[in-house]
Amino acid sequence: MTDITNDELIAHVEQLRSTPRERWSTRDRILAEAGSLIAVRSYHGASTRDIAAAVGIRQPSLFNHFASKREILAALMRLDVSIPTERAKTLARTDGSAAQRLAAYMRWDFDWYARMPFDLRGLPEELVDEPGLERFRAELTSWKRAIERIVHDGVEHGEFHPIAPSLVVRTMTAISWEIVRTARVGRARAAASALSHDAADFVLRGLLVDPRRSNAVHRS
Amino acid sequence: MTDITNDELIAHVEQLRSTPRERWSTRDRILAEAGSLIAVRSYHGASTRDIAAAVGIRQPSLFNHFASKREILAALMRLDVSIPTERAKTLARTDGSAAQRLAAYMRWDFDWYARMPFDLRGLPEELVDEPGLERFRAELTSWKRAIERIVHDGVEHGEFHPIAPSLVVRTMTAISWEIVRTARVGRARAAASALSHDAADFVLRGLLVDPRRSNAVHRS
DNA sequence: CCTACCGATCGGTAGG
DNA sequence: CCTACCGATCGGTAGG
Repeated sequence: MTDITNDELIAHVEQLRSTPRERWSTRDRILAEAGSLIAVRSYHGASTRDIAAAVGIRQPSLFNHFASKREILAALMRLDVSIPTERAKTLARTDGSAAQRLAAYMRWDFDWYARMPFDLRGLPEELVDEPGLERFRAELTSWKRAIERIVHDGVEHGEFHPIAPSLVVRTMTAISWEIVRTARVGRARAAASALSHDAADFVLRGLLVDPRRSNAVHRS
Repeated sequence: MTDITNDELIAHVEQLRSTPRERWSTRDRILAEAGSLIAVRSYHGASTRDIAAAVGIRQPSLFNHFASKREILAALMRLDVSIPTERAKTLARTDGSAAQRLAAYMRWDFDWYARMPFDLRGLPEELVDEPGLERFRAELTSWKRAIERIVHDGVEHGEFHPIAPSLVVRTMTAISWEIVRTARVGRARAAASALSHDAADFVLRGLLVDPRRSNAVHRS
């Protein structure tokens, strides 16, 4: 499961969406409960006993599915960091205006989180200091750089108002978390989709010098 | 120090800004180091031994200044939650258009964080589950509601584009964290101020139906 | 997947 | 503000 490709992982997550929770593998149920607990209590605040209890097994049984607690975090990081990074890098190389590229990325990103079966809020905050997660730290840097480059291009070409690119990155992350939260309250999958669309428009209007282009960009 | 008023607390923080760090009281140095450590490692990830070591004292000495680790968190929460909440509530009652009220609050909020001598990133995330911090949880709810009400008013009067108010709240929080981060890299106090201004414009442009009003609103 | 258990580290206290 | 130390909880292992 660690040497699975990103595409295979995406396919697996896609499959989980259409599978009733009771039929998920223990491994996936561990990931789901760990994600929810880490989202509210943070990585260090969610003990392996908490996670095991939520799954309905004893704490040492976790280690039959993951070599360590950190490996649970790493499996969630692949979904939250590795896959979006691969996507952002591909998109940064694409043709098109900055607004078009940013709109395309936001469409993908917000949809990814609206449909995500695991609660991935706040995860990147957890790896700032944690040893053994260097790979994800590096990927997160690449992800930020890819988005910042798009914003920077837009500002340089006079397409966007002057703004610190890091601020747009931070805003997009915040929106993703809000989408995850909305998607998890009740069965609000539809609400999360509507939110995704409004949020992308909000960001583009905030950036574009000529806001009348916003709709055209969004539909392209 | 626990029964100090918000205004006295603001005055104390203002004074710290113009005092060299070596001359801060031990209590304030504990708050500063605890804030930085909690910001990167989270509350549960920052041990009392870590905090004491950063201050340069032994772990049990912390308890001469704070009754418990949670009291350290509570002192930081007053700055991050209680004071902004009081401000937001006052502002929500003010006359003026939604854009004017939101602009006024953002101006105050972003400036508060740009000048804050402690690192307050991510703090509210810590109190979701923590017992004994109910007061701050309630205040945070009031804060969100006050901002959401302003956004809701703007949408209802056709001044703002339709958008989920919770999304604007989340965006503002993200911007505050980015401002705190910027203010702490090097001596980038000036950069943080410039960022504050650009960020407020960015949010207002994203909201306003008639974006040409943005400049006028911001200066009012 | 379980019971039994390990050494390390946690927040906090006693007493000076 | 220190040394010495406490019970509780942590992540993880052994062995079935």
